[in-house]
Order: sequence, then structure tokens, then C-alpha cells
Amino acid sequence: MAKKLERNSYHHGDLRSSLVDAASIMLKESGIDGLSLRKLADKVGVSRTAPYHHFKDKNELLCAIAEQGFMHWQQDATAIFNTEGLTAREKYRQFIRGYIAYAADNPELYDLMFGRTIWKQNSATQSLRNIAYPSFHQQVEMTKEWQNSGIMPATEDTLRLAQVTWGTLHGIARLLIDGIYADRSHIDEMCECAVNLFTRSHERE
Amino acid sequence: MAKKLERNSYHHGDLRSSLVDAASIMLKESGIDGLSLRKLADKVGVSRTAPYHHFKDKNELLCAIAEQGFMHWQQDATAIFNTEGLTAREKYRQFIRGYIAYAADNPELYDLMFGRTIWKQNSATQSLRNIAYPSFHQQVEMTKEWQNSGIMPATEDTLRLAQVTWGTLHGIARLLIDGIYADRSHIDEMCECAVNLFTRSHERE
DNA sequence: GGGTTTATGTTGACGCTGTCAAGATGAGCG
DNA sequence: CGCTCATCTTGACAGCGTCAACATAAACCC
Repeated sequence: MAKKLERNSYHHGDLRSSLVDAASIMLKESGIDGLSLRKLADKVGVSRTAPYHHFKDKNELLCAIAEQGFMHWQQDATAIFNTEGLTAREKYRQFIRGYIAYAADNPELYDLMFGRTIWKQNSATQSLRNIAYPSFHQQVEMTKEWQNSGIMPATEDTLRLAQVTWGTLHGIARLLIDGIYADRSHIDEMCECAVNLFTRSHERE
Repeated sequence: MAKKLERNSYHHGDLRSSLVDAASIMLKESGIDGLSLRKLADKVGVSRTAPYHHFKDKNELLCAIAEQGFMHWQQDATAIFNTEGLTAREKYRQFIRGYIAYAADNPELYDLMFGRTIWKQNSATQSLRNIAYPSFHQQVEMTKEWQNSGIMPATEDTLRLAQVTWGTLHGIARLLIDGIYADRSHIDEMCECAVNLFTRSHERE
């Protein structure tokens, strides 16, 4: 019988990362529910249960995909945050737009990273926690800096402020990717409105 | 053969509403994925496929449950909005707290009403749309009134403002019910922070 | 190098799911 | 009374995640 082109030996060689890569594509195309371990194994060219030697169950595979998503997003976020030659307010605007754009460009991945599938049942692997928690914390740190630079009210508790402002981004992102506001043409104006609400135009010099 | 206690005739009598009621309980306990048509039929005391004579598929049943949720929420919302003897700002505070409380008290129902299961695939029934769309629109109307009463910036476009403020509520609700902020003890402070950010303290007299 | 351990891949099976097809029941109506 | 049709039933199918038992070969130790 004709073997899969990708295989010429009994052992695959690097099945784990092949699975994560193929699963990421499948996630993007079909979402969390549409991502089936059996189809995945078939696409990679191994038998149904081969993935179980690399991931305890579907949840662990999902966590591995989410990990990659966090790494990617953290790169984007720090890039924006470290851009030089921008006012603090302009930087915040870019951050917001970057956040929404990331969600809009990777809706299923965003749903996985910040959705209930992983977090509701406390099923995140330690490895995922190790990158996700700092990413959450980074949000608070940035909020603190924005307070220090005078564009966000210093009177508010930093943690609460970070929760509410991040909540806003998260809410807008979800409304978009969940199809409640299908119209993506409003993104720019919504971001602008959010910036106006959260920031004072006068910065500390 | 021992028949189910609830049944003494071949026909059930009022299976449709029995199904919706039992399904609502099952949803609350097990979530959308945990809600199984087979278990549901078993609990109500009919055969597996009996529900299919009242709902085309699982999606239609979910829409029927969501409908009830919207009716309930719309009652709560208008009750708050029509409370007398409150300043506009205080009314807004109550509205926010009511919104978050509804989500926190009915997490799975909220996930169904405002989640991707129904809206992402455009699978909402006409009946659900007929109550959900006005409910969405109501949010805009209320925002307009808050702008008129002077507690929200009149300079912002009403629709954008409504999208962002509702997005904030939605985002906070989701962070809570999806277990990303498991700590419900912060709800009050988060609501307060949101009120501070969105409203100006001086009202038009 | 030869033999054993261990990592990795395979096939078979189980119970669960949503859903379709075909037949049984009985309520409502002419 | 008898027909129609809504309703409920059993049977069946494909797809899912996952466990158990077995096959293969790479890796390691004496």
C-alpha cells in the first residue's frame, strides 16, 4: 500500500511539532470544535492514536497551540510598546489597534487563548501558565506606565484600571470575532472612541 | 414495563416547553457542550429523537433557550432604567452592576446569549433575532439618553460610544464567566472604575 | 556488538454524540 | 366510523475522544 509521502520510516522524527503546526492551521480553519484529533493525525500521516504519545489529551494539544499564540502576541505587543518617537497617547492608540487587529486576524486562536475552553475548567498546562500569566501581568505594568505618563487617571487603582481597560479591548474583540458586530469597517472608529474615553489629551511633559 | 412517572400516555402533551425548561437547567449545570439532546430526552422521559419533532436540531433548541434569557434580561434592564428617584449617573451605575450580576449569576446562559455558538455561524432563528436585535438596539437608545443627560460625552458618536461601553461590560462579563478573572470579589470595584471612566460627574440640571 | 529497555507508532474497541429513515401510536376531524 | 397527520418509537450511521494491547525500532548499557 502507498505510504504517505511524508513518511518513509516507522518513526516520524518530529511528530510533536508537526502536530502543533498542522493543528494551528486546522484551528484557524475550523475552530476549536472543528479541530479533530483524528483528522489531524490523518493529515500529518500517522494513525489516530499516535498524537497521544505526545499529548495527554486534546486539552494539552490546545494548550501547546495557545502557547505559540501568546509568544507571537507578546512579540507584537512589546514591539509596539518599545516604538520610539511616539507620544504616550499615540503609543496607546497603536497598542489598542494592534490588540484588536491581532484578534480580528486570528479569531479562532484568540478564542483559544482568551476563551473558556482552557481557562474555565482550570485546564491550562503549567507550560501555558508560564507564558500566559506574565502576559496578563504585562497589561497591568503598561497601565501603570500610562498612568505615570499622565494620559490615564492616576486616581484610579492600577489593577482595576487595567482590568477595565483590558476588559474593553477583550469585549470589543469578542464582539467582533463572535460575529455580534460582523461589520469590521467600524474597527478604527471604535478604537478611536475607546482612546478618547480612557485617555486625557494633555500629557505630563 | 415500568413507564416513566411523568408519562401515562403515548403522547406527552406539552413536550416542547418541557424540553426548553429541562434544557435550561441542564445548560446551567453543564454548559452548551454538556447539554446533550439524548440526556435531555431521557430526563424528560421520551425517546432520543422525540425532540426532533419540536426542534429541527440542537441549534434551534439553543435559540429557544436564549430567547427566554433575552426576555428575562430585558425585564431586568428596563426595571433598572425606569427606577425613579435616581440621578442619571446612579442609574447608570445600577445598570452596569445589574449587567455584570446577570452574567455572573447565569454564566452559561450568558455565554449562549452573547457567545459565538449562535452568532458566529449566523444560526440564530428568526424568533431569536426578533428579541435579540431590539435588545442590542436598546443599548444604543440608553446611551443616547445618557449623552442627553450630560453624564456621557456628547461629542462622541452615539453608536460608537454604545459599542465601546457595551463592549466594556461584555468584556468584563466574559473575563469573569470564562474564569480568566476568577475572583468575583473585585466586581464592585471594577464597576465603580468603569463608571468613573465613562461618566462625567457633573450632570446637566 | 548483542540484548534489553524505552519511546514511539499501530489496530481494535467502547461509549458518547447529533441526526436521518422508517415504522408505531393515537388525537382530532370530516 | 375512518382517515389524516402530528407525535413518538426503534434502528442505524458516522464522527468524536480515548483506553488497552500489540508492533516496531531507536537508544542505551554491559
